[in-house]
Amino acid sequence: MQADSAVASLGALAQEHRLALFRMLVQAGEGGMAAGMIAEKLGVPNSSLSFHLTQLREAGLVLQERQHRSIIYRANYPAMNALVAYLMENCCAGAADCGVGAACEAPAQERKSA
Amino acid sequence: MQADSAVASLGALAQEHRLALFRMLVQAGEGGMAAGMIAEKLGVPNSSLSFHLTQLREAGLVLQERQHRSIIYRANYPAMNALVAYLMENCCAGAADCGVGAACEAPAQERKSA
DNA sequence: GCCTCATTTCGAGAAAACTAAAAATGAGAT
DNA sequence: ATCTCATTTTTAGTTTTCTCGAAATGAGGC
Repeated sequence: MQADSAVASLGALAQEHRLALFRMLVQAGEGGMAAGMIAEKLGVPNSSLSFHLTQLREAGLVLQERQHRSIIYRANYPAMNALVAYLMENCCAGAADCGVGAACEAPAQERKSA
Repeated sequence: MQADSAVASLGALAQEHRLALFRMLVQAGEGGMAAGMIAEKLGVPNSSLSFHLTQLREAGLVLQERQHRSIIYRANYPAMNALVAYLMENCCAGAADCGVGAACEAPAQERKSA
């Protein structure tokens, strides 16, 4: 993960509707959700939602796929995991525990463009 | 963690200089770094850096403390962990594994023993 | 008590992001 | 081939963010 793609991902998530949208997809699992359904659940106009979906897609956080008449979006879990790993890389100057939970870990072995 | 504080945290991280700064502090550990040292390492004017530090502090991602003439900043690890947990909450519609790594887990309070 | 120096606040200009109606697209259905 | 409908693109206006020099602040040192 590179700095600018991390900034892009974080920027994509740093917005009320997009964060709610992404979490919805994260919780929806591999099945994903249709764009129209998302717009309805979020109470956002279609054109606005499309703008936000594009932001998330360009950041690499969601994937899209046509299914009949709808377009299904789903969370890109590897991208999410890579982002989190980037944030926590080389955490805590080598201390074993960063104070809370197990989240702060040594760098996951760098995988090629997840 | 609530939606708006997550948005605030993500927005704080969604900026080239602030992301570099936060990662620097994450890697620096509990010892932290002085504001001036950070500005120098990042190659950013003091006034700009102060703006960014304020963003991160108001988002709750960094803590500040006076030490002699300098002000020491350090990463707020619990806040970082809470943010990550919020992103991944109820991940994957109950599937055991989100496809990559170990990052995608059940909500924090029900953490399984390693 | 005054001086020094690290840091923050102020101010204004430039750039980027959000919103949403209206028009366009294009895959499926008939 | 044509129609339909879900979705995206366009467009324009509003709001927010970023930048950084100059001035102000305030804790420590002298």
